[in-house]
Amino acid sequence: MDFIEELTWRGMIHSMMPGTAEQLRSERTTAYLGIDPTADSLHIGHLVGVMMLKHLQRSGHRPIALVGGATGMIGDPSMKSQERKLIDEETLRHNQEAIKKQLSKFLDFDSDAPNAAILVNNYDWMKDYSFLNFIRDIGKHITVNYMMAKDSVKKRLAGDSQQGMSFTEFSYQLLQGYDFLHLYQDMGCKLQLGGSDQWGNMTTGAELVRRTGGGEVFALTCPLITKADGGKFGKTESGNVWLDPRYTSPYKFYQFWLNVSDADAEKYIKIFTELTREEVETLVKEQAEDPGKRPLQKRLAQEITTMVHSKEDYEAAVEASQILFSNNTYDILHKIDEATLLSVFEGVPTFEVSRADIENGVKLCDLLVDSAKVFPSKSEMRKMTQQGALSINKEKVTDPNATAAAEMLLNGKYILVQRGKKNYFLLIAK
RNA sequence: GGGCGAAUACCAGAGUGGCCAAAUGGGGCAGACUGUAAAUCUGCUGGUUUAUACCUUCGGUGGUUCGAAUCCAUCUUCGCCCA
Repeated sequence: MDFIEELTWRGMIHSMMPGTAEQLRSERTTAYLGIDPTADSLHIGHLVGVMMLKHLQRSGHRPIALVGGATGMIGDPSMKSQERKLIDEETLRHNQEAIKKQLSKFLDFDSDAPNAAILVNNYDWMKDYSFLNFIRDIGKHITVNYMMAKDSVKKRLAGDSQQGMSFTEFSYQLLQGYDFLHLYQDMGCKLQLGGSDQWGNMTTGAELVRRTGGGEVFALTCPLITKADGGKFGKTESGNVWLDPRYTSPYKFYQFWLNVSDADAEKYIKIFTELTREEVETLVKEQAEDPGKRPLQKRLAQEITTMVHSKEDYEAAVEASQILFSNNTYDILHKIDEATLLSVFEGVPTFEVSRADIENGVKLCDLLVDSAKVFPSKSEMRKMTQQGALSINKEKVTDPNATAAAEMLLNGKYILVQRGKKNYFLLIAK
């Protein structure tokens, strides 16, 4: 199965320029995908693009991951982002290295294969490019009329937009377009991959290549990932879902995928895993027969947690989930030994609290707001508690004036606090 | 540089002297039901030791008034139009 067929059945193609499929069939093609180095970790929103690169490499083509050190400083107007912070070069390099490390779980950077992946940073070729040279060499090839016709620009210029657009933002597409030209000339890159929101920028690049040297290059976009209920994909209460375990623990990461809605599960498993078409179809059938078992979500969570973290992390997450969400958790908690308890709660937010406070019967509202940040404020804590959202060691507490007691300590030092159904906190008495 | 307009809680957006912690919608959180799903229903969504109460908030500052998100002055920021 070639690259295009693969992406097609997975639902990962939104649009492509005419001739793209022919190009990929005719020779080993080099293709690139841009990534903003705004943090030193990727989040799952980046994953679709990364999977595209992975499929690309698997089908024998050469992937380039382009870290947008230069473009990331400006901000793409099509993301209607606020102003960007300028990141200094040291941070940029640090982020670049961290991102490469994460990418290497998906892509082969190091082998001698002719299609080994490459990581580049457009800061390297943009930083010494003077403004004068840029507008002379690049700017003259693209008309303002052409640039204005882009959706991302039109939207911002339309009358109902209360936000103007700076020249900097306007120039963004030219910068990104130049990346394509540069990679084409330097590395023979003939294809750009990206999200469908990048279409305008990508065609500008292709246009630039055509007008400067007459070369023909292509673009292929994937659909933006959505949720069936219209919510934003990849966000949780605590923000983005990161690949870096320091920002999102493997347990939380696993839980995120396990909690995907039925309506989205099939779509996601095709995009974010490498399961074959037959495997996916089998799972879909199982899901239809007994939706309560959630075979799709479980497999999705398994595959992706294992790929991003490790088999051990996945197994630990499953074990923790089973203990936390089983019906007899209360009994388990009181029997469990310390080592198991700690391993289960790896990845669950932990707070140290004073043992003396607990033995003296400190009020829970003080304990859970001041000593441990389970609730943002005492009012909040009171409201939640009255609504039945608070559990201590899996036992519901509904009295906002309740106090702590030494009997609450599991193994003499731990307290399991639960806010709502899915948010767990571990208190350690010191 | 000139003219016009705008700034309200997470977002959008009403409010144009007291009944305003501020309508409504969205989002978010929680509860019930379930399958750690969806849909639905319910509650909450500035803070406070638990409140028909008090405190802080409507771009900043100063003023008018018994009383200001609301009126006045000034500053800041943004948008639109003209040069």
